[in-house]
Amino acid sequence: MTVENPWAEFTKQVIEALQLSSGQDLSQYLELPTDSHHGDLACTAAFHLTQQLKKSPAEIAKELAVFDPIRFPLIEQVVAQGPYVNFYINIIPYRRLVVEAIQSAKDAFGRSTQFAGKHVVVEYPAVNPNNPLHVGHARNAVLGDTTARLLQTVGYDVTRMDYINDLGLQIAVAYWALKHLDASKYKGKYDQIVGRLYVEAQEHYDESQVRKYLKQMEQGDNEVAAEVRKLTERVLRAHHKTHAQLNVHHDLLVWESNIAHSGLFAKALEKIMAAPTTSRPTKGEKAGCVIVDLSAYEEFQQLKDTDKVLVRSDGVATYTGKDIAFHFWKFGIIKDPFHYKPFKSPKTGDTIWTTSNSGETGHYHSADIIYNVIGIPQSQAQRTVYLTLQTLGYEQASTNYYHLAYEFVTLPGAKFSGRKGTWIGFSTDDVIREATRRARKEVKKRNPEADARFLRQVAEAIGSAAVRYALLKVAVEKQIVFRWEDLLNFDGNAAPYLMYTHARASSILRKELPPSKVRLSELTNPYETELIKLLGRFPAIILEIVHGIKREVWGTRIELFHLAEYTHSLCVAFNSFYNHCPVLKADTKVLKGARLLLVEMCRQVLSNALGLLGIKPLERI
RNA sequence: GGGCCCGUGGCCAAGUGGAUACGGCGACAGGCUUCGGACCUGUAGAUCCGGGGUUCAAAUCCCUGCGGGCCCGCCA
Repeated sequence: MTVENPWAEFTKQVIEALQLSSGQDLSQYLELPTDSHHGDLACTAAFHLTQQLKKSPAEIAKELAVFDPIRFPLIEQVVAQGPYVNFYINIIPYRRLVVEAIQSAKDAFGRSTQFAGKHVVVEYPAVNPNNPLHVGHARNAVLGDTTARLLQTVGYDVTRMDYINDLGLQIAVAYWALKHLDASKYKGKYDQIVGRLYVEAQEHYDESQVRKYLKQMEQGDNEVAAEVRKLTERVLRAHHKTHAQLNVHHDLLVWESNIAHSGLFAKALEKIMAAPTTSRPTKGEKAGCVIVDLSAYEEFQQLKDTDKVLVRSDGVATYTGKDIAFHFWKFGIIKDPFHYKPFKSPKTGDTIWTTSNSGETGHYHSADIIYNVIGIPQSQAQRTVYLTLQTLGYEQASTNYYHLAYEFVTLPGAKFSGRKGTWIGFSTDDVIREATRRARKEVKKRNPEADARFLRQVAEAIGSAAVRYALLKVAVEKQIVFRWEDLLNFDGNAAPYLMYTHARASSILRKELPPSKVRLSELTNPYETELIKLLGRFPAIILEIVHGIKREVWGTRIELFHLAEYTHSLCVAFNSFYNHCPVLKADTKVLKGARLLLVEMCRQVLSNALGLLGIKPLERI
């Protein structure tokens, strides 16, 4: 039988061997050794069993370091090194497992069905449709898109959602600017033009006029509302050009204006009022408001006021109130009230559906789990939403609501501001353009004969991948200070290096493919062994990231950079192998065959890993 | 006033109880009669922000101080 996850198989045998030697489950004490001399998997249980067994750690380690090689063929040896118990993988059966797993699964190597049957909604990047994406938005989009890819890989049914806030003051101002300012002086993409106009409008927009527009937008079903929808859709299409370059995709767009006119909030309010923790005081500071009492939660007790307003005294819902209603819909607590239309996005190539004031119904089925990709600065607001869901009695929804948090990207000494226009020159488009320009020079240098089409396509793929990877390889809770040199460095731990490695492997395979019969026993040197071990870990890496998704007080952490790190180390190992082990000119024909197979497997796994990272694996760059 | 995130070689940045602190950039020295040099091999470079504490064991946990970023509205 072919195994899907070779590393898990080895780990299982180690855990069982320890179970036999100790009589207990010691899996929690397993860790990867820092040094390969210490084996492939280490157990530190001996430290913790001293009390229980009244022996020294070294003695215990010695007793733990026994196993039956017949029963556990994947373990070559177990060595007690001081207090540590080190397990060494038996490469002979293991490489057989790895080869079979990759050869049978191919593009699907790394996939599993462990989480099948659950519907997950991932929402990102919710950029206001009156600005282009700046680099911080790109971080959001890239995290969301990669998370969606990862969750799909482990079997979830994933909906990639975007929320479009087309009703805010900022949209009314942008609309005013379009009506009253000269748009022709700005060139380029529509979101760039609107973004510039919006910055310009800050100084002299007519407030009463903008208020009137806002009122009409909120009422809907009038010319202003229709024109604003046109404006925001056009901006959104411009966003999708940027998304396409970043390889970011969506399935469903939800518009604030459609929510506003759907009757969703009225239904939500009934449910909100039915809860014992909500009320509408008749006197005091919050007379006439709908409030929820959050005093049961310790962190709110510190605040001046533990009552959170969900509906203002003038009858308008607050942001939190609206968010509660929105999530009632997402979780299916309220029946889907929306109409849907296809939203053509030739740029990303996706079949996207969008909410609309007319059209079909039933294009959404309720979610089991929600991931909202939102910045860490919003963590208290997000916590308020899911804790409110809990006090209202929707335990399940609250538990399955995850604020996928990340720190912002800033400029040296400044932050991104749509209003102030600090993004100008640092929009995602600008950054990708510069990276692409740089990539084009490099590609041309290496492919002097190549035609313009090849140059453009490859340069664009590399440039945008460089940006995407740079945003992905840093832990989410770390603030990123934007520096050109970080994004434009194409050496080392950067997307171009990974893509180059893939092209190198492809180049060998273009010249010759591995034979149908290969003698795996030829693969014995440390370069080859290291590669085989890394290849076998890929499915486990994916599952570790998904299992590691963890809610913290500041938000939910996902360690996507582990995937980046894995991919980088696979490339390092491959390039080292490449430089030390001739493939096509190997000493013997059987060795050549075996190495060709190894190259093919590396190319396959690298391709799968790059795909998860949202990077197109190219055969030539 | 309360709360959150970050602080690791010149720069960026993993590691969040366990072995000699993983890498990348930059620096320095090597490697193409060899499959793509966006490569490889090696060297130098670390008071893990400071001070206490807990532990057999602390970059990691606790207390405290410092520095940087951020949040605490019937706003969005």
